[in-house]
Amino acid sequence: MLSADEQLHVIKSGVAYLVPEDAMRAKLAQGRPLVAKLGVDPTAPDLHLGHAVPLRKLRQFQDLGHEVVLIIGDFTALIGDPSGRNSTRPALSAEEIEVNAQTYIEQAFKILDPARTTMRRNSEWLAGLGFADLIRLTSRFTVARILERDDFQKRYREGVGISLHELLYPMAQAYDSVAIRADVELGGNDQLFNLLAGRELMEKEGMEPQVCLTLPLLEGTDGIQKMSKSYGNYVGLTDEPADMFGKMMSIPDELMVKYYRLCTALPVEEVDVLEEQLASGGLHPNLAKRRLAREVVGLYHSAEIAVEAERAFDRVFKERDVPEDIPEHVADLPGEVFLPGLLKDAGLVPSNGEGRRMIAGGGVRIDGQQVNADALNVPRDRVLGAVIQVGKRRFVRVVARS
RNA sequence: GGGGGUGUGCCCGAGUGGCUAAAGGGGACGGGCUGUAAACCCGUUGGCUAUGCCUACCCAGGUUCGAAUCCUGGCGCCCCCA
Repeated sequence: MLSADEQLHVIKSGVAYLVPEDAMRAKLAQGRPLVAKLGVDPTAPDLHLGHAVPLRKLRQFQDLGHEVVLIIGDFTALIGDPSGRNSTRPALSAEEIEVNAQTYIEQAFKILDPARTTMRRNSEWLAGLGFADLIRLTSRFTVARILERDDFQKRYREGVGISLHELLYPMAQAYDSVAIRADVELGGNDQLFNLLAGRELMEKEGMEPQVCLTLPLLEGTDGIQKMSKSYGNYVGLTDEPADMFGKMMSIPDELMVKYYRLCTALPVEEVDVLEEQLASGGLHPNLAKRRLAREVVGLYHSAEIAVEAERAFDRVFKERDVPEDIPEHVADLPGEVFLPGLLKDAGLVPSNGEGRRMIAGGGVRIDGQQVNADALNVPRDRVLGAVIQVGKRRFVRVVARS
């Protein structure tokens, strides 16, 4: 086992906050496997790179010889984590939660070591609490303290509704830490308040309080909003290699180093070198981004597939060629084909109107040739067997129904 | 329990009887430029084979030649007083 300081060095890399750091060192110095906790909200069925950030950090803990407890918040899902939200979330049904939890676990094990991971559901201890227990729990917190949390404060100030049960979320999460005697709890930066609540509660319960470790929120491919499915700026862990590669290539340059640090398995020293080379101009950003894309695809698929993905990417975007695998669209073709309708039927656009707009805007190509803005009807020969392209990445080959 | 406010397109937000498929912004999408990056410029952004038709401003009725705009009832949300 590495020394406490050596471990601390690894643990600290890439984190936003580690509070208190001294306590972390002291725990590591005890020389025992620590319990690292991560609470997960079974609301998002599909994981993306943002979710993977704390999981990667947990993996580091495991590699250092520590244990991980993943807590599926099946009970707290009745509340829905209000962190960073500006409105109440709808509660999920038990079935939805179960399905989501299952999906989560499968995907999490792409990153975590199952041998050192324990799965728990917080209904195990929360569901059995009675009203009296709840009263006792809530008595540990004050209204002022709870309202200190940024998002509550903001909503309160702005007159956006806060349902009473939402205030219970941090308390429930804190109780989870007590239940499993966590040594350290991880979370996104927006979780700091909740993590600290856990620390405080443990202390009040006479336990050795957990250390709180937060990781920066990962911006999505747009480079602005945090990565999230609802913003459509996410890179899914189960994305197809080509998609994943393409999405990785579209992140802003400024985020590359952050992604290298938080989303790849590259050793810290290597990332440091990359960062330096990028800053000095010694490394072309495009090359660095390609490598990043390969690393990420390699992690969730394989190194060979990553290379293929890169080749396919170059084919379409560098050589402006059509991809090798193009879905076929089987259609009945009259002599004159109404192009917007064909685009719609082929699933390239959601409506005829959108198809018209795309044509008008010069976004439609037939066999690589841009369609004239007024060419709504085209002869059958023009499209039969042709590759129709909308925008840069939507392709279809038209085949006649025989 | 009482009083007041508010509900518009993916989001924010203007509009307070006709000229409104609804200003402006954001986002998204397309084009240009490029390293499919960012920035920037241009365009589009309800549906319909379409000089027109249909559906839309929380919901249901009503007034009117005509309603997102006025009236009635309902629903949601917010604030203040108690």
